[in-house]
Amino acid sequence: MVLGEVREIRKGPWTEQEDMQLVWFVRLLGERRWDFLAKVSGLNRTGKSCRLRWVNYLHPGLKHGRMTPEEEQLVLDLHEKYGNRWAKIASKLPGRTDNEIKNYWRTHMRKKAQEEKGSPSSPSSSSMSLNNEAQSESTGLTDVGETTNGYSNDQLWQVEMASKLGFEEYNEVGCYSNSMPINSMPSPVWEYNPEPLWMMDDHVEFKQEY
DNA sequence: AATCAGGACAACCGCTATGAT
DNA sequence: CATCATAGCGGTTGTCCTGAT
Repeated sequence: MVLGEVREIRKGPWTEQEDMQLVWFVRLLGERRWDFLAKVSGLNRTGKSCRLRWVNYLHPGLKHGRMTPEEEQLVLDLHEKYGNRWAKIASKLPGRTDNEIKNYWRTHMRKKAQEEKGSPSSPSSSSMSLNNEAQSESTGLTDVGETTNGYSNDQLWQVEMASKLGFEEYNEVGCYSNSMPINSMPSPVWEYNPEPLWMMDDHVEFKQEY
């Protein structure tokens, strides 16, 4: 990257290459200072975009694929309890993101609304008005903890990601081993920092702001 | 086989909360 | 205490995929 070069911020879908870069740099720098990470990684993305990609797609331990009936029920129950506080709801569903739940709810409720069209319409200014769809009295929130069925997709995905990213290992708690093929990485950061970057912590700062 | 509609998902935008200086 | 930067959240939009016609 040439200093002074105008870098236009990329938007839209992420490429595999970008994903690999992002995952690697998040492992190095941690899940914070996204603007900084976006800069040093060489990704022409905003920090915000990087964070979103990580949180919603690349984060280890995320489940991918359809929700299980248990999860669906839990979302209904939790929405009744918390309303549109998707982050709160997501915190009760390990491996699911607020975005995912939000999307699910949206389509789910739209379908419900269509099915029940004709019933007295409630105020439509907010999706909260759809609350009356979830008429189930609190069914006793089961502690999802580790629901064990239906995760094979996720595991497959994790293996796929690990192989995509060139990691040799992917352990059960979602930690990649430090075997990223860094020589293949296009980012300039490698030239700057021959030191083991994964040792860096909050209080360690890059001096190389470019 | 072509097309259309709806569903599912990914990503962006704007706003707010929080922490650092 | 005020200001600024960053992170996080919720709403919305865009795109791709799949099943129905």
